[in-house]
Amino acid sequence: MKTIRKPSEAETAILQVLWDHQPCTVKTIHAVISASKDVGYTTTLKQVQRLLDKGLLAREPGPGKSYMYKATSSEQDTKTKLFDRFVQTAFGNSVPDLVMHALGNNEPTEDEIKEIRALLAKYEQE
Amino acid sequence: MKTIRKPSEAETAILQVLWDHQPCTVKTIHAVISASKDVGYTTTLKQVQRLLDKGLLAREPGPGKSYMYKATSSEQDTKTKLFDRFVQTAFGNSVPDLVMHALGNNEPTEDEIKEIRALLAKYEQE
DNA sequence: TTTTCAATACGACAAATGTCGTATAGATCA
DNA sequence: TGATCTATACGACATTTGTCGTATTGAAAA
Repeated sequence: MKTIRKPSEAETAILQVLWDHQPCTVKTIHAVISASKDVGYTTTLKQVQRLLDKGLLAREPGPGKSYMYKATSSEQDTKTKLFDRFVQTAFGNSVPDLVMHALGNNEPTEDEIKEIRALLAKYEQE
Repeated sequence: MKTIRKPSEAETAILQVLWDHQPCTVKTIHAVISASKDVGYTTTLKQVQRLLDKGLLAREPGPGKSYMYKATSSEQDTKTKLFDRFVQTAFGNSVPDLVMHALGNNEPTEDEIKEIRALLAKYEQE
């Protein structure tokens, strides 16, 4: 079995775009990416190709000689993997520590608090 | 001013050890690291030296010709930086999304729920 | 059909990372 | 004092990443 490689930071940004717009062309991806970061088209293209290599993207012929790309893993799954890895390296694998850190340094809004409470309540029922 | 570089994954693991044991020698660091990962002593040493280069560690002469190392930034600060960067790249900068993800995929214990509730309560008072 | 576009394919490069091996020099012990 | 240990200093290497520039080629326009 071939080793699964994780997406790099720049690649994650691209996946991010894909999840919101897929299926779409490199052109579209680049349009979004370049809105917040000054980078050349071929750079984005290269990154997309590497994601394809890693098996994180799939594509189909699109209009003209372009392709339509989409992420092969769901946003959920990918984020879970990235999250797990992060908790592991930066918070000694302690999810509670991370949550505490998150809440401790970033005041949640009313609605968020409500949502969190709802989640907690659900757990307490069990 | 020289550019501040962020610690890599392996380097973060070392900082992790430092926060729990500093000040300590490379030997100690390596002992801890190698407990969960099979890696050579010089590898750990090299990593420590790079952290020193990045200005993330400081050292003083220790027993013999060894040195005693300690992290230059607090655990709090470093984690905040790593956290911010992560939320940014993996969760489109949405802390709530990250918290939801964390709680949604990792059932917290009774005590943790209690702690979280306490935090929320504090915010609601304001 | 020839010229001109537009997208992709490829190859290059420098910097950052993960891993070591080897060279040194101070400290210790026969 | 010479043999041996021990920790650090350094340099090397293969990969991975971030960025491009150039070459190709199918399609569209003139």
